[in-house]
Amino acid sequence: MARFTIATFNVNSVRSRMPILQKWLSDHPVDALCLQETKVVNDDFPEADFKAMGFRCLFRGEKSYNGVAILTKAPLDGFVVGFGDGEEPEGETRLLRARIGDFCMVNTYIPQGKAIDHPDYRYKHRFLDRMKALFDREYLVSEKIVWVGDMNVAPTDIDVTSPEKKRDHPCFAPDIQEHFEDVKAWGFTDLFRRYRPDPGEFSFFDYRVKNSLEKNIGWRIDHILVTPALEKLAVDCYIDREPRSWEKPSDHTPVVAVFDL
Amino acid sequence: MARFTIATFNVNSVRSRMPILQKWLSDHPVDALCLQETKVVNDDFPEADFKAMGFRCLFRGEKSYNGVAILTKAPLDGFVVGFGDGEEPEGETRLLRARIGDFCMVNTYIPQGKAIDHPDYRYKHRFLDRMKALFDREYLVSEKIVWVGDMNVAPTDIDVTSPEKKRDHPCFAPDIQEHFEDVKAWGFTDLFRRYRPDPGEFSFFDYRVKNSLEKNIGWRIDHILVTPALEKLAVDCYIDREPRSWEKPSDHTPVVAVFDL
DNA sequence: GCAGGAAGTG
DNA sequence: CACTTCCTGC
Repeated sequence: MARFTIATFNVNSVRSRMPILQKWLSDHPVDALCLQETKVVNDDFPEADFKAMGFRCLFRGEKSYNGVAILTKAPLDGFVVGFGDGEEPEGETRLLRARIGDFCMVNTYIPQGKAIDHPDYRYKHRFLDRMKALFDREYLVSEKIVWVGDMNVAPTDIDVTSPEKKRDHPCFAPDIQEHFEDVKAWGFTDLFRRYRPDPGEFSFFDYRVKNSLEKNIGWRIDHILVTPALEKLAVDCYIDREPRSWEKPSDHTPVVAVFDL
Repeated sequence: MARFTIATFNVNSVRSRMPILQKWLSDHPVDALCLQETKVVNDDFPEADFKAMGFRCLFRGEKSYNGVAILTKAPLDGFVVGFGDGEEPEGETRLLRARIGDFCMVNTYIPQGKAIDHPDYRYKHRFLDRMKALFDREYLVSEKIVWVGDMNVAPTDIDVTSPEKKRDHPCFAPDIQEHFEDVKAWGFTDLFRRYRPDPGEFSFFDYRVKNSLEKNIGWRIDHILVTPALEKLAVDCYIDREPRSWEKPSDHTPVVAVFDL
Protein backbone atom coordinates (compact mmCIF):
# COMPACT_ATOMS: atom_id res chain seq x y z
CA MET A 1 0.00 0.00 0.00
CA ALA A 2 1.64 3.19 -1.23
CA ARG A 3 0.77 6.83 -0.73
CA PHE A 4 0.11 8.74 -3.91
CA THR A 5 -0.61 12.48 -3.91
CA ILE A 6 -1.80 14.67 -6.71
CA ALA A 7 -1.99 18.45 -6.64
CA THR A 8 -3.52 20.99 -8.99
CA PHE A 9 -2.33 24.57 -8.96
CA ASN A 10 -3.13 27.52 -11.20
CA VAL A 11 0.24 29.25 -10.90
CA ASN A 12 -0.49 32.41 -12.87
CA SER A 13 2.91 32.28 -14.61
CA VAL A 14 5.13 29.34 -13.77
CA ARG A 15 8.27 31.43 -14.10
CA SER A 16 7.07 34.01 -11.60
CA ARG A 17 5.98 31.22 -9.29
CA MET A 18 9.17 29.16 -9.09
CA PRO A 19 10.08 30.39 -5.59
CA ILE A 20 6.58 29.50 -4.33
CA LEU A 21 6.68 26.15 -6.10
CA GLN A 22 10.10 25.25 -4.74
CA LYS A 23 9.09 26.17 -1.23
CA TRP A 24 5.76 24.42 -1.43
CA LEU A 25 7.13 21.24 -3.00
CA SER A 26 9.89 20.97 -0.42
CA ASP A 27 7.12 20.61 2.17
CA HIS A 28 4.64 18.76 -0.05
CA PRO A 29 6.55 16.16 -2.06
CA VAL A 30 3.61 15.31 -4.30
CA ASP A 31 3.78 12.48 -6.83
CA ALA A 32 2.00 14.43 -9.52
CA LEU A 33 1.49 18.14 -9.99
CA CYS A 34 -0.81 19.67 -12.56
CA LEU A 35 -0.26 23.33 -13.36
CA GLN A 36 -2.44 25.81 -15.21
CA GLU A 37 -1.75 29.26 -16.58
CA THR A 38 1.93 28.61 -16.99
CA LYS A 39 2.00 31.57 -19.39
CA VAL A 40 5.14 30.45 -21.09
CA VAL A 41 6.10 29.05 -24.49
CA ASN A 42 7.51 25.51 -24.45
CA ASP A 43 11.07 26.69 -25.07
CA ASP A 44 11.03 28.81 -21.93
CA PHE A 45 9.36 26.34 -19.57
CA PRO A 46 11.63 25.94 -16.51
CA GLU A 47 12.04 22.22 -17.11
CA ALA A 48 15.50 22.03 -15.55
CA ASP A 49 14.22 23.32 -12.22
CA PHE A 50 11.51 20.66 -12.06
CA LYS A 51 13.86 17.93 -13.22
CA ALA A 52 16.18 18.95 -10.39
CA MET A 53 13.26 18.30 -8.06
CA GLY A 54 12.79 14.83 -9.53
CA PHE A 55 9.89 15.47 -11.91
CA ARG A 56 9.26 14.33 -15.44
CA CYS A 57 7.77 17.23 -17.30
CA LEU A 58 4.97 17.52 -19.78
CA PHE A 59 3.98 21.02 -20.81
CA ARG A 60 2.28 22.92 -23.55
CA GLY A 61 2.16 26.68 -23.46
CA GLU A 62 1.93 29.87 -25.42
CA LYS A 63 2.98 33.45 -24.96
CA SER A 64 1.22 35.34 -22.14
CA TYR A 65 -1.89 33.19 -21.91
CA ASN A 66 -2.98 29.73 -20.84
CA GLY A 67 -0.47 26.91 -20.68
CA VAL A 68 -0.71 23.62 -18.77
CA ALA A 69 1.80 21.16 -17.38
CA ILE A 70 1.81 17.70 -15.84
CA LEU A 71 4.78 16.95 -13.62
CA THR A 72 5.23 13.45 -12.21
CA LYS A 73 7.79 11.58 -10.17
CA ALA A 74 6.99 8.28 -11.89
CA PRO A 75 7.61 7.72 -15.59
CA LEU A 76 4.78 8.69 -17.90
CA ASP A 77 3.28 6.02 -20.10
CA GLY A 78 2.18 8.32 -22.83
CA PHE A 79 0.39 11.61 -23.19
CA VAL A 80 -1.96 13.54 -25.44
CA VAL A 81 -2.06 17.25 -26.09
CA GLY A 82 -5.52 18.73 -26.43
CA PHE A 83 -8.77 17.01 -27.29
CA GLY A 84 -7.60 15.00 -30.23
CA ASP A 85 -11.09 15.46 -31.66
CA GLY A 86 -9.99 17.01 -34.93
CA GLU A 87 -11.78 20.25 -34.10
CA GLU A 88 -10.17 23.63 -33.52
CA PRO A 89 -6.82 23.16 -31.84
CA GLU A 90 -7.48 25.90 -29.28
CA GLY A 91 -7.42 23.28 -26.57
CA GLU A 92 -3.72 22.69 -27.03
CA THR A 93 -2.60 24.93 -24.21
CA ARG A 94 -5.60 24.17 -22.01
CA LEU A 95 -5.72 20.41 -21.94
CA LEU A 96 -3.02 17.87 -21.31
CA ARG A 97 -3.60 14.18 -20.63
CA ALA A 98 -1.24 11.47 -19.45
CA ARG A 99 -1.23 7.89 -18.35
CA ILE A 100 0.94 6.88 -15.50
CA GLY A 101 0.58 3.21 -14.62
CA ASP A 102 -3.13 2.40 -14.64
CA PHE A 103 -3.92 6.05 -13.86
CA CYS A 104 -5.40 8.49 -16.35
CA MET A 105 -4.62 12.10 -15.58
CA VAL A 106 -6.57 14.86 -17.27
CA ASN A 107 -5.41 18.40 -16.62
CA THR A 108 -7.60 21.25 -17.84
CA TYR A 109 -7.63 24.99 -17.77
CA ILE A 110 -11.20 25.69 -18.71
CA PRO A 111 -11.87 29.11 -20.33
CA GLN A 112 -13.06 31.74 -17.89
CA GLY A 113 -15.68 33.09 -20.26
CA LYS A 114 -15.32 36.81 -19.53
CA ALA A 115 -19.06 37.49 -19.19
CA ILE A 116 -22.21 35.49 -19.83
CA ASP A 117 -22.97 37.65 -22.90
CA HIS A 118 -19.43 37.48 -24.26
CA PRO A 119 -18.46 35.20 -27.17
CA ASP A 120 -15.90 33.54 -24.87
CA TYR A 121 -18.73 32.24 -22.74
CA ARG A 122 -20.01 30.26 -25.69
CA TYR A 123 -16.48 28.92 -26.09
CA LYS A 124 -16.51 27.88 -22.45
CA HIS A 125 -19.71 25.89 -23.00
CA ARG A 126 -18.23 24.37 -26.14
CA PHE A 127 -15.15 23.40 -24.14
CA LEU A 128 -17.33 21.54 -21.66
CA ASP A 129 -19.14 19.82 -24.53
CA ARG A 130 -15.84 18.67 -25.89
CA MET A 131 -14.79 17.39 -22.46
CA LYS A 132 -17.93 15.27 -22.25
CA ALA A 133 -17.35 13.96 -25.76
CA LEU A 134 -13.75 13.23 -24.86
CA PHE A 135 -14.69 11.08 -21.90
CA ASP A 136 -17.35 9.31 -23.93
CA ARG A 137 -14.97 8.69 -26.76
CA GLU A 138 -11.69 7.81 -25.09
CA TYR A 139 -12.29 6.66 -21.55
CA LEU A 140 -14.26 4.12 -19.55
CA VAL A 141 -16.00 5.00 -16.30
CA SER A 142 -14.45 1.89 -14.84
CA GLU A 143 -10.93 3.31 -15.29
CA LYS A 144 -8.95 5.15 -12.66
CA ILE A 145 -9.31 8.67 -13.96
CA VAL A 146 -8.41 11.86 -12.18
CA TRP A 147 -9.60 15.03 -13.87
CA VAL A 148 -8.06 18.10 -12.30
CA GLY A 149 -7.52 21.73 -13.04
CA ASP A 150 -8.83 25.21 -12.95
CA MET A 151 -12.39 24.55 -14.08
CA ASN A 152 -13.49 28.18 -13.73
CA VAL A 153 -16.76 26.92 -12.28
CA ALA A 154 -17.81 27.21 -8.64
CA PRO A 155 -20.35 24.37 -8.47
CA THR A 156 -22.66 25.48 -5.67
CA ASP A 157 -23.58 28.32 -3.35
CA ILE A 158 -21.11 27.19 -0.71
CA ASP A 159 -18.24 27.51 -3.20
CA VAL A 160 -18.28 31.32 -3.29
CA THR A 161 -18.60 34.12 -0.78
CA SER A 162 -21.78 35.92 -1.86
CA PRO A 163 -23.71 33.62 -4.16
CA GLU A 164 -26.63 36.04 -4.61
CA LYS A 165 -24.36 38.62 -6.21
CA LYS A 166 -22.81 36.16 -8.61
CA ARG A 167 -25.74 34.62 -10.49
CA ASP A 168 -24.66 36.19 -13.76
CA HIS A 169 -20.95 35.60 -13.30
CA PRO A 170 -19.45 33.35 -16.01
CA CYS A 171 -18.00 31.10 -13.31
CA PHE A 172 -21.21 30.87 -11.31
CA ALA A 173 -24.20 31.30 -13.62
CA PRO A 174 -26.73 28.43 -13.32
CA ASP A 175 -26.28 27.35 -16.93
CA ILE A 176 -22.52 26.87 -16.56
CA GLN A 177 -22.98 25.08 -13.23
CA GLU A 178 -25.48 22.74 -14.84
CA HIS A 179 -23.23 22.13 -17.79
CA PHE A 180 -20.30 21.36 -15.50
CA GLU A 181 -22.48 18.99 -13.46
CA ASP A 182 -23.57 17.34 -16.67
CA VAL A 183 -19.96 16.59 -17.64
CA LYS A 184 -19.10 15.40 -14.14
CA ALA A 185 -22.15 13.14 -14.29
CA TRP A 186 -20.25 11.10 -16.86
CA GLY A 187 -18.67 9.47 -13.83
CA PHE A 188 -16.84 11.87 -11.58
CA THR A 189 -16.98 12.70 -7.90
CA ASP A 190 -15.83 16.04 -6.52
CA LEU A 191 -13.18 14.68 -4.16
CA PHE A 192 -12.79 17.84 -2.10
CA ARG A 193 -16.49 17.88 -1.19
CA ARG A 194 -16.32 14.21 -0.33
CA TYR A 195 -13.93 15.11 2.54
CA ARG A 196 -14.91 18.73 3.31
CA PRO A 197 -18.66 19.23 3.21
CA ASP A 198 -18.59 22.62 4.95
CA PRO A 199 -18.72 26.01 3.23
CA GLY A 200 -15.96 28.59 3.26
CA GLU A 201 -12.99 26.91 1.65
CA PHE A 202 -11.67 28.45 -1.55
CA SER A 203 -8.87 27.85 -4.04
CA PHE A 204 -8.89 31.28 -5.69
CA PHE A 205 -8.59 34.67 -4.01
CA ASP A 206 -8.75 37.59 -6.44
CA TYR A 207 -5.73 39.90 -6.22
CA ARG A 208 -8.11 42.81 -6.76
CA VAL A 209 -10.19 42.08 -3.68
CA LYS A 210 -8.20 43.61 -0.91
CA ASN A 211 -7.25 41.30 1.97
CA SER A 212 -9.27 38.59 0.25
CA LEU A 213 -7.34 35.86 2.04
CA GLU A 214 -7.69 37.33 5.54
CA LYS A 215 -11.37 38.00 4.90
CA ASN A 216 -11.73 34.63 3.20
CA ILE A 217 -13.38 36.12 0.14
CA GLY A 218 -12.76 33.62 -2.63
CA TRP A 219 -13.95 30.99 -5.05
CA ARG A 220 -13.60 27.22 -5.19
CA ILE A 221 -13.00 26.77 -8.90
CA ASP A 222 -9.99 24.42 -8.86
CA HIS A 223 -11.09 20.84 -8.60
CA ILE A 224 -9.95 17.25 -8.32
CA LEU A 225 -12.54 14.91 -9.79
CA VAL A 226 -12.22 11.14 -9.73
CA THR A 227 -13.99 8.10 -11.07
CA PRO A 228 -15.32 5.48 -8.61
CA ALA A 229 -12.28 3.22 -8.98
CA LEU A 230 -10.10 6.06 -7.72
CA GLU A 231 -12.56 7.36 -5.20
CA LYS A 232 -12.23 4.03 -3.44
CA LEU A 233 -8.51 4.56 -3.05
CA ALA A 234 -8.78 8.17 -1.88
CA VAL A 235 -8.02 9.04 1.71
CA ASP A 236 -8.14 12.84 1.69
CA CYS A 237 -8.52 15.97 -0.39
CA TYR A 238 -7.77 19.47 0.83
CA ILE A 239 -7.01 23.04 -0.18
CA ASP A 240 -3.70 24.38 1.09
CA ARG A 241 -4.23 28.09 1.75
CA GLU A 242 -0.64 28.66 2.83
CA PRO A 243 1.05 29.45 -0.47
CA ARG A 244 -1.55 32.16 -1.08
CA SER A 245 -0.13 33.95 2.01
CA TRP A 246 3.51 33.84 0.90
CA GLU A 247 5.51 36.48 -0.94
CA LYS A 248 4.53 36.96 -4.57
CA PRO A 249 1.71 34.44 -4.54
CA SER A 250 -0.47 33.21 -7.34
CA ASP A 251 -4.09 34.27 -6.97
CA HIS A 252 -4.88 30.54 -6.75
CA THR A 253 -3.62 28.05 -4.20
CA PRO A 254 -3.06 24.28 -4.50
CA VAL A 255 -5.69 21.61 -4.10
CA VAL A 256 -4.29 18.24 -3.04
CA ALA A 257 -5.66 14.69 -3.18
CA VAL A 258 -4.17 11.78 -1.27
CA PHE A 259 -4.61 8.16 -2.29
CA ASP A 260 -3.55 4.83 -0.84
CA LEU A 261 -2.80 2.65 -3.82
CA MET B 1 41.74 60.83 16.38
CA ALA B 2 38.55 59.43 14.89
CA ARG B 3 37.90 57.13 11.97
CA PHE B 4 35.68 58.57 9.27
CA THR B 5 34.62 56.55 6.25
CA ILE B 6 32.85 57.69 3.12
CA ALA B 7 31.42 55.46 0.43
CA THR B 8 30.03 56.15 -3.02
CA PHE B 9 27.71 53.67 -4.69
CA ASN B 10 25.69 53.86 -7.88
CA VAL B 11 22.81 51.66 -6.74
CA ASN B 12 20.81 51.48 -9.99
CA SER B 13 17.50 51.95 -8.12
CA VAL B 14 17.70 52.44 -4.37
CA ARG B 15 14.43 50.57 -3.81
CA SER B 16 15.63 47.48 -5.65
CA ARG B 17 18.92 47.69 -3.81
CA MET B 18 17.71 47.86 -0.20
CA PRO B 19 18.63 44.22 0.56
CA ILE B 20 22.15 44.77 -0.79
CA LEU B 21 22.46 48.07 1.07
CA GLN B 22 21.28 46.61 4.36
CA LYS B 23 23.65 43.69 4.08
CA TRP B 24 26.60 45.81 3.02
CA LEU B 25 26.06 48.50 5.65
CA SER B 26 25.78 45.95 8.44
CA ASP B 27 29.35 44.96 7.60
CA HIS B 28 30.55 48.42 6.57
CA PRO B 29 29.16 50.97 9.01
CA VAL B 30 30.26 53.99 6.99
CA ASP B 31 29.84 57.53 8.31
CA ALA B 32 28.68 58.91 4.99
CA LEU B 33 27.20 57.21 1.97
CA CYS B 34 26.62 58.89 -1.37
CA LEU B 35 24.23 57.18 -3.74
CA GLN B 36 23.60 57.71 -7.42
CA GLU B 37 20.85 56.50 -9.73
CA THR B 38 18.35 56.17 -6.93
CA LYS B 39 15.63 56.23 -9.62
CA VAL B 40 12.94 57.32 -7.24
CA VAL B 41 10.90 60.47 -6.61
CA ASN B 42 11.46 62.13 -3.23
CA ASP B 43 8.14 60.91 -1.83
CA ASP B 44 9.09 57.29 -2.41
CA PHE B 45 12.67 57.42 -1.17
CA PRO B 46 13.06 54.70 1.51
CA GLU B 47 14.01 57.25 4.15
CA ALA B 48 12.62 55.23 7.06
CA ASP B 49 14.91 52.29 6.27
CA PHE B 50 17.99 54.49 6.33
CA LYS B 51 16.86 56.33 9.45
CA ALA B 52 16.48 52.94 11.11
CA MET B 53 20.15 52.36 10.29
CA GLY B 54 21.07 55.65 11.91
CA PHE B 55 21.42 57.89 8.87
CA ARG B 56 20.24 61.43 8.19
CA CYS B 57 18.99 61.53 4.65
CA LEU B 58 19.32 64.02 1.88
CA PHE B 59 17.93 63.00 -1.47
CA ARG B 60 16.68 64.42 -4.71
CA GLY B 61 15.21 62.16 -7.31
CA GLU B 62 12.86 61.88 -10.24
CA LYS B 63 10.85 59.13 -11.83
CA SER B 64 12.89 56.36 -13.48
CA TYR B 65 16.11 58.27 -14.02
CA ASN B 66 19.01 59.77 -12.10
CA GLY B 67 18.56 60.63 -8.45
CA VAL B 68 21.25 61.20 -5.80
CA ALA B 69 21.38 60.92 -2.03
CA ILE B 70 23.75 61.80 0.80
CA LEU B 71 23.31 59.74 3.94
CA THR B 72 25.28 60.63 7.03
CA LYS B 73 25.51 59.47 10.62
CA ALA B 74 26.46 62.96 11.88
CA PRO B 75 24.09 65.92 11.57
CA LEU B 76 24.29 67.88 8.35
CA ASP B 77 25.17 71.54 8.55
CA GLY B 78 23.36 72.55 5.40
CA PHE B 79 22.99 71.36 1.87
CA VAL B 80 22.47 72.56 -1.67
CA VAL B 81 20.59 70.90 -4.48
CA GLY B 82 22.15 71.22 -7.90
CA PHE B 83 24.62 73.80 -9.17
CA GLY B 84 22.90 76.90 -7.88
CA ASP B 85 24.28 78.65 -10.94
CA GLY B 86 20.97 79.91 -12.22
CA GLU B 87 21.31 77.82 -15.37
CA GLU B 88 19.11 74.94 -16.45
CA PRO B 89 17.96 73.01 -13.39
CA GLU B 90 18.77 69.63 -14.93
CA GLY B 91 21.46 69.16 -12.33
CA GLU B 92 18.89 68.83 -9.59
CA THR B 93 18.81 65.06 -9.56
CA ARG B 94 22.49 64.66 -10.40
CA LEU B 95 24.21 66.91 -7.87
CA LEU B 96 23.81 67.19 -4.15
CA ARG B 97 26.15 69.01 -1.82
CA ALA B 98 26.35 69.07 1.96
CA ARG B 99 28.52 70.38 4.74
CA ILE B 100 29.10 68.21 7.73
CA GLY B 101 31.43 69.84 10.25
CA ASP B 102 34.33 71.37 8.31
CA PHE B 103 33.81 68.83 5.51
CA CYS B 104 32.30 69.67 2.14
CA MET B 105 30.70 66.72 0.41
CA VAL B 106 29.88 66.90 -3.28
CA ASN B 107 27.96 63.99 -4.74
CA THR B 108 27.56 63.82 -8.52
CA TYR B 109 26.02 61.55 -11.07
CA ILE B 110 27.65 62.84 -14.21
CA PRO B 111 25.70 62.20 -17.44
CA GLN B 112 26.84 59.13 -19.34
CA GLY B 113 26.69 60.84 -22.70
CA LYS B 114 25.26 57.98 -24.80
CA ALA B 115 27.78 58.38 -27.66
CA ILE B 116 30.42 60.91 -28.60
CA ASP B 117 28.28 62.15 -31.47
CA HIS B 118 25.08 62.32 -29.41
CA PRO B 119 23.67 65.59 -28.04
CA ASP B 120 23.93 64.12 -24.53
CA TYR B 121 27.69 64.07 -24.89
CA ARG B 122 27.71 67.85 -25.25
CA TYR B 123 25.59 67.95 -22.11
CA LYS B 124 28.20 65.83 -20.32
CA HIS B 125 30.92 68.31 -21.29
CA ARG B 126 28.69 71.17 -20.18
CA PHE B 127 28.16 69.39 -16.86
CA LEU B 128 31.91 69.23 -16.32
CA ASP B 129 32.19 72.93 -17.21
CA ARG B 130 29.61 73.72 -14.60
CA MET B 131 31.43 71.60 -12.02
CA LYS B 132 34.62 73.56 -12.61
CA ALA B 133 32.73 76.84 -12.37
CA LEU B 134 31.07 75.59 -9.19
CA PHE B 135 34.38 74.89 -7.48
CA ASP B 136 35.78 78.23 -8.64
CA ARG B 137 32.71 80.07 -7.45
CA GLU B 138 31.81 78.41 -4.18
CA TYR B 139 34.79 76.57 -2.75
CA LEU B 140 38.40 77.13 -1.75
CA VAL B 141 41.15 74.64 -2.56
CA SER B 142 42.24 74.95 1.04
CA GLU B 143 38.93 73.48 2.29
CA LYS B 144 38.34 69.84 3.13
CA ILE B 145 36.32 68.83 0.10
CA VAL B 146 35.40 65.34 -0.97
CA TRP B 147 33.89 65.07 -4.44
CA VAL B 148 32.45 61.65 -5.04
CA GLY B 149 30.11 59.90 -7.39
CA ASP B 150 29.59 58.12 -10.63
CA MET B 151 31.65 60.35 -12.87
CA ASN B 152 31.10 58.25 -15.99
CA VAL B 153 34.73 58.80 -16.88
CA ALA B 154 37.46 56.18 -16.69
CA PRO B 155 40.52 58.44 -16.40
CA THR B 156 43.31 56.29 -17.88
CA ASP B 157 44.10 53.10 -19.77
CA ILE B 158 44.40 51.10 -16.54
CA ASP B 159 40.83 52.00 -15.60
CA VAL B 160 39.20 49.82 -18.26
CA THR B 161 39.70 46.34 -19.64
CA SER B 162 40.50 46.95 -23.32
CA PRO B 163 41.46 50.61 -23.70
CA GLU B 164 42.21 50.31 -27.44
CA LYS B 165 38.60 49.37 -28.16
CA LYS B 166 37.16 52.23 -26.14
CA ARG B 167 38.73 55.37 -27.60
CA ASP B 168 35.40 56.59 -28.93
CA HIS B 169 33.36 55.59 -25.91
CA PRO B 170 31.67 58.54 -24.17
CA CYS B 171 33.21 57.44 -20.85
CA PHE B 172 36.70 56.94 -22.25
CA ALA B 173 37.23 59.27 -25.23
CA PRO B 174 40.36 61.43 -24.86
CA ASP B 175 38.40 64.69 -24.88
CA ILE B 176 36.23 63.67 -21.94
CA GLN B 177 39.24 62.32 -20.04
CA GLU B 178 41.05 65.63 -20.59
CA HIS B 179 38.00 67.59 -19.53
CA PHE B 180 37.65 65.51 -16.36
CA GLU B 181 41.37 65.99 -15.60
CA ASP B 182 40.91 69.68 -16.15
CA VAL B 183 38.17 69.87 -13.51
CA LYS B 184 40.14 67.68 -11.11
CA ALA B 185 43.14 69.99 -11.64
CA TRP B 186 41.18 72.61 -9.73
CA GLY B 187 42.56 70.86 -6.67
CA PHE B 188 41.57 67.22 -6.43
CA THR B 189 43.47 63.98 -6.00
CA ASP B 190 42.08 60.63 -7.11
CA LEU B 191 42.20 58.94 -3.72
CA PHE B 192 41.79 55.38 -5.03
CA ARG B 193 44.88 55.70 -7.25
CA ARG B 194 46.82 57.18 -4.37
CA TYR B 195 46.49 53.82 -2.58
CA ARG B 196 46.07 51.38 -5.46
CA PRO B 197 48.40 52.18 -8.34
CA ASP B 198 47.94 48.84 -10.09
CA PRO B 199 45.58 48.15 -13.01
CA GLY B 200 42.60 45.81 -12.91
CA GLU B 201 40.31 47.21 -10.26
CA PHE B 202 36.87 48.36 -11.37
CA SER B 203 33.73 49.82 -9.84
CA PHE B 204 31.32 49.03 -12.69
CA PHE B 205 30.66 45.67 -14.32
CA ASP B 206 28.11 45.81 -17.13
CA TYR B 207 25.18 43.42 -16.67
CA ARG B 208 25.32 42.80 -20.41
CA VAL B 209 28.87 41.45 -20.36
CA LYS B 210 28.46 37.91 -19.24
CA ASN B 211 30.46 36.85 -16.21
CA SER B 212 31.99 40.32 -16.20
CA LEU B 213 32.84 40.06 -12.51
CA GLU B 214 34.52 36.64 -12.73
CA LYS B 215 36.42 37.73 -15.83
CA ASN B 216 37.07 41.13 -14.25
CA ILE B 217 35.81 43.02 -17.27
CA GLY B 218 34.79 46.43 -15.96
CA TRP B 219 35.31 50.14 -15.67
CA ARG B 220 36.58 52.39 -12.90
CA ILE B 221 34.20 55.30 -13.28
CA ASP B 222 33.13 55.83 -9.66
CA HIS B 223 35.55 58.07 -7.85
CA ILE B 224 36.43 59.66 -4.55
CA LEU B 225 38.37 62.87 -5.11
CA VAL B 226 39.77 64.97 -2.31
CA THR B 227 41.48 68.29 -1.79
CA PRO B 228 44.98 68.34 -0.16
CA ALA B 229 43.62 69.13 3.29
CA LEU B 230 41.64 65.89 3.19
CA GLU B 231 44.27 63.87 1.38
CA LYS B 232 46.51 64.46 4.40
CA LEU B 233 43.91 62.80 6.64
CA ALA B 234 43.25 59.85 4.34
CA VAL B 235 44.46 56.40 5.29
CA ASP B 236 42.93 54.19 2.61
CA CYS B 237 40.65 54.02 -0.40
CA TYR B 238 39.37 50.81 -1.94
CA ILE B 239 36.73 49.25 -4.16
CA ASP B 240 34.61 46.56 -2.50
CA ARG B 241 33.80 44.01 -5.22
CA GLU B 242 31.71 41.85 -2.90
CA PRO B 243 28.26 43.42 -3.28
CA ARG B 244 28.56 43.00 -7.05
CA SER B 245 28.62 39.21 -6.42
CA TRP B 246 25.49 39.10 -4.28
CA GLU B 247 21.91 38.37 -5.32
CA LYS B 248 20.26 41.12 -7.36
CA PRO B 249 23.31 43.35 -7.48
CA SER B 250 23.70 46.80 -8.88
CA ASP B 251 25.98 46.92 -11.91
CA HIS B 252 28.22 49.19 -9.81
CA THR B 253 29.92 48.39 -6.52
CA PRO B 254 30.94 50.68 -3.66
CA VAL B 255 34.14 52.71 -3.46
CA VAL B 256 35.21 53.50 0.10
CA ALA B 257 37.57 56.09 1.56
CA VAL B 258 38.90 55.97 5.11
CA PHE B 259 40.14 59.02 6.99
CA ASP B 260 41.68 59.59 10.40
CA LEU B 261 40.35 62.91 11.54
C1' DG C 1 20.97 42.01 -18.08
C1' DC C 2 18.51 44.41 -15.15
C1' DA C 3 16.35 48.34 -13.84
C1' DG C 4 11.95 51.57 -14.38
C1' DG C 5 7.43 52.72 -16.79
C1' DA C 6 3.05 52.32 -19.68
C1' DA C 7 -0.84 49.99 -21.47
C1' DG C 8 -3.57 45.84 -21.53
C1' DT C 9 -5.60 41.50 -19.15
C1' DG C 10 -8.27 38.91 -15.58
C1' DC D 1 -3.11 43.35 -7.68
C1' DA D 2 0.03 41.02 -10.26
C1' DC D 3 0.85 39.18 -14.35
C1' DT D 4 1.93 40.17 -19.64
C1' DT D 5 4.49 42.91 -23.76
C1' DC D 6 6.96 46.62 -25.29
C1' DC D 7 9.66 50.61 -24.52
C1' DT D 8 13.74 53.13 -22.61
C1' DG D 9 18.29 53.63 -20.48
C1' DC D 10 22.96 52.28 -19.31
